This record gives sequence, C-alpha cells and structure tokens, in this order.
Amino acid sequence: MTESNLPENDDFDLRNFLPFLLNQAAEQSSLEFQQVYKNRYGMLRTEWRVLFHLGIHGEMTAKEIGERALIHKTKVSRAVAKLAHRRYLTRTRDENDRRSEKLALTTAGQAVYRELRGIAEEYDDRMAAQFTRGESALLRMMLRRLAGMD
Amino acid sequence: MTESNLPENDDFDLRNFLPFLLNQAAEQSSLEFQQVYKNRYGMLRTEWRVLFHLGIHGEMTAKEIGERALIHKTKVSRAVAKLAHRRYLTRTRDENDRRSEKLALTTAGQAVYRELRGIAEEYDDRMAAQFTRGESALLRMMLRRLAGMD
DNA sequence: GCTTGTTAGTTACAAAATCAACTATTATCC
DNA sequence: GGATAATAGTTGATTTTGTAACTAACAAGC
Repeated sequence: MTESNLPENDDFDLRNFLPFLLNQAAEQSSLEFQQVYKNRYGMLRTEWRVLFHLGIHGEMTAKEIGERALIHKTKVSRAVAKLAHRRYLTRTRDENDRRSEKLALTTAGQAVYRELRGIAEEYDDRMAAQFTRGESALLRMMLRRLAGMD
Repeated sequence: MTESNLPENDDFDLRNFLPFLLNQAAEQSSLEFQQVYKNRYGMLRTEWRVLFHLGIHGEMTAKEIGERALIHKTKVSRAVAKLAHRRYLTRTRDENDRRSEKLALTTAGQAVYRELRGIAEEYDDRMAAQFTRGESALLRMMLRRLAGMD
C-alpha cells in the first residue's frame, strides 16, 4: 500500500549517509564491550577511556586526555575523580604548573587496564576478521582521516 | 622525561582500536552537521533522525523508526512528541491496531527535511571526497557490515 | 468470554551529560 | 611589578538520557 501525498521512497538513502553509518557502527561496536567494563567494573564509557589513555601513555594530565579523546573537560574531571576514588589512579600536582595534575594508574588500575585491554584486543580481532587484512588496514586509515587524527 | 614504574608506551595502540576509531570518526563527523540542525532548528540528534526516517519513508510508526535507527522507544517517543508539538509531523491512530500511530511529516516538516537533506548530501560528498570512489564504496559497505545492517 | 501474556507507547524517577560560573594559577603587556 | 587575560580543573544548575513501571490495546489458551 503506497501513500499518495508523501514521498514513499525518497532518493536519499540514510543507509549510505556516512555520519549515520559511522554512528550506527560505533554504537554497535561499543555495545558488547560496554557490557564488560560496565558489569564487571561498574565503569562508565568515559572512565574506561581515561583508563586506557593512562594505560597506554603512562602519565598524562586531564587536559591532554580530553584533547586526544575529544572528551569535554567536565566529563574528564568527573571520570578522573571516580577513578581516583576507586584507587585506580593517583593525582600529583605538577610543580612546573601548579594548575594541572599529572595522572597515573596505580597497580590496581594497571591490572584492570591490562584485563580490559586483553578483551579489547580480542574484540578488535573479531571485528577485523570480517574483512581481509588489506581491507581492515584501509578501514582504520580512513577512519583516522575522518576523525582528523592525521 | 620518562617514567620508570609505568609503561611509557604500551604496545597496544588506541589509534588502531576499531571501537575507538569508529567513535572518534562518528563524533567528528556529527559535530559539524549537528551545528546546523541544532542552531537553525533547535533540534536534538534523535529528532533529526526521526525526521529523516519519515522524510525518506513517508509514513512509519514509532516502533519501526526505533528498530531501523537503533533508538530506544522512550527516546523515539520524546522526539516524536517534540516534533509533533512543532507541527513537523502528524500522528494518526492506526485503525487496524489502535495501539500504534502512523507518523507522517507535515508540509512544514517536509520543508525542513528537504533543507537538512540537502546539507547532509553536501556534507557527505565532502567527506567522501577525501577518498577514491572505490574506497568510499568499500567504507560504506564495511560500516554497514559492522553496524549489522546487512 | 475471561484469564494470561504481549506489544505500542507514555511517564516518573534516577543517572549522566551539557552549560555556565567559579577558583586557583600562570602568562601577557604596559 | 601590577592589572588583565588566559588556562587547568572543579562545581552547581539545567537538560537529556536510561530504567522501570505503567496504560491501553491486542493475542492466545482454555
């Protein structure tokens, strides 16, 4: 049954619209992994992101994390507060610039990071396995470019 | 200055982790477009998504929109209420199943849709122009697969 | 037909994100 | 050196989202 006064099938295809596609793929891909850090550690998305950045880079300020991950400073601030409260990270005032703090994972924080990282790697592998090596390399390259990470 | 007790540079690279990359690219790509529907029409993300689905398909129920766009029914419900309040869409009780309503854009809603669609197309073209035709076709295909849209 | 279960959609309440204003510290410029 | 602007980070108020419970309509089993 087709409508007469409304476009039943517009020529524009949302299924090919990049912002939409990116959003759907991002949504879908974060869903499964979210279950892990949420159910197992009661963490929020921003929190594991902060944790990962510190796990990878070893010592950063809140500002640096926010810039790299495109997370607003208030979100970072609250995530850091929560991670500090759980003793996953320590904050040390930077004596060169006493406005900022150097953040670093504690032993406990590193342990959590390592476990989540392992799961993340497996997950990444499973996703990439849907494509050939060349394809997934190209995909990562294109996403980095779209994200302005070049 | 390198830290001794913490991994200064982990072998894991967040810059290649697909869920992260997807999220960054999605975030980045929605930012510019968001300015348009937010500043010009005071719309939220869910709202333009609902608007687009109706613009494309002509008549849908809230449930159908939610399924296609992976939006939770409460979010759809609120977006529909807001769009109806602004007279961008009308709701007609389905006489075959009086629980659900058929949603359709008004003339005003269609006008807004057409304008936003035009901007969306331009924007999509600019993004795709960063790659060859073959590359962007492949990108869309891979994103659809990752989004579980196949 | 009536009890039980399901479904479409809404609403109330709790959690989280956004925005604006704030403190403390550092940088600039005269 | 002192006023002014800029920066790192926090906090409180508002907005938006998520979760659960709810209403209304339909479906199935008996």
